Parts: sequence; structure tokens; C-alpha cells
Amino acid sequence: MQFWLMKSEPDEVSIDHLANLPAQTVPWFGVRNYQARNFMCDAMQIGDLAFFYHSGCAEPGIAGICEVCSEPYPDETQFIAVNPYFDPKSSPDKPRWWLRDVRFVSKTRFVSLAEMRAAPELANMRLLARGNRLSITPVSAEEWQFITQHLMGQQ
DNA sequence: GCCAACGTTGGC
DNA sequence: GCCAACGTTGGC
Repeated sequence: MQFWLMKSEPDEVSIDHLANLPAQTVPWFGVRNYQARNFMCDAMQIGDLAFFYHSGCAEPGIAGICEVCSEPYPDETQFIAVNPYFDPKSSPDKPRWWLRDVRFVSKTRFVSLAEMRAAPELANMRLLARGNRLSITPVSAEEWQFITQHLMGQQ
């Protein structure tokens, strides 16, 4: 089992949106970065857990946990001309952007970006690396344990 | 294959 | 809204 951190703009999909969807699953649409896509397509496996991170908002940070629950399949938004994520260079014959579904696991105590930056235990966390813009990053088992146990106060 | 120009991300 | 940092594009 691997661990991840996945960024979403809460105006678009928040942890509450996910929790309130009928099946509590959502296709992780809109990734348009090759490295993030490759993490999602190639490295992720069903059953992996991910921090659900709110970005591009007043208070960025981790708001909950979700679980990878599908194999990769094409991101439909790339084919829709009026969609903000439309990619004219992609085609249904040879899709460029792929995604997986994630399932709601839990809301957690909100762990802010500032709080993570302040923790020496997280000094090497990929999210916090200088200039990082990846919307999907790996999280080490040690980082996952520290955040869930010490910052969220879970078992 | 280089690299300048441009567009995007995302915290502040 | 600003802007640093990064990724992508496209001419050469």
C-alpha cells in the first residue's frame, strides 16, 4: 500500500462534496501535468490511501482522506470542447489524460499547510519542496503516520 | 536538442 | 491581484 496527497480546489470538489455524493466516489478529473498523470496512472494502485488537500483557497491544507478505487480510464473532460479542461490535442482514439476514481474515507481534523511546514518531521515532504506545483505527490509511510497520528490525532 | 517566450500553479 | 517557480510550446 502506498500513500498520496491529492490537491483539489474546494470550489470545484471539496471533501464535503465527495462525502455527499451518492456513491461517495469521484473521478479525479482535470490533471493536466504528465508527472501527476503518471503517478495516478502507473504508480497508484487500488486501495492506496490519499490525503485530500484543499488548494487555491483561503486556507490550504488537508481536509480528509480518500482511497483509490478504480483502474485508470480516460478523463472525459479532455474531449469536451466547452470544458475548461478540454485538450484539443487529445482524441478518444488516443487519450492523453487518464484518471482514477477515489472514494471518501473520512473527514479529518484540518491540517493546514502552515502546520505541516512547521513540523520538522515533514521537512522532506514532497508537497513542501521548493517550487512544487504537482497536484498529486507521493507521501512516505513515515509522513503519513506522523500526520495521521500526531497532527490529526488518529490511531 | 536548445532555449526564449508564454501559460499555469498556488500561496500570500 | 501579485509574482516566483515551473512546465510546455515551438522556432531554429
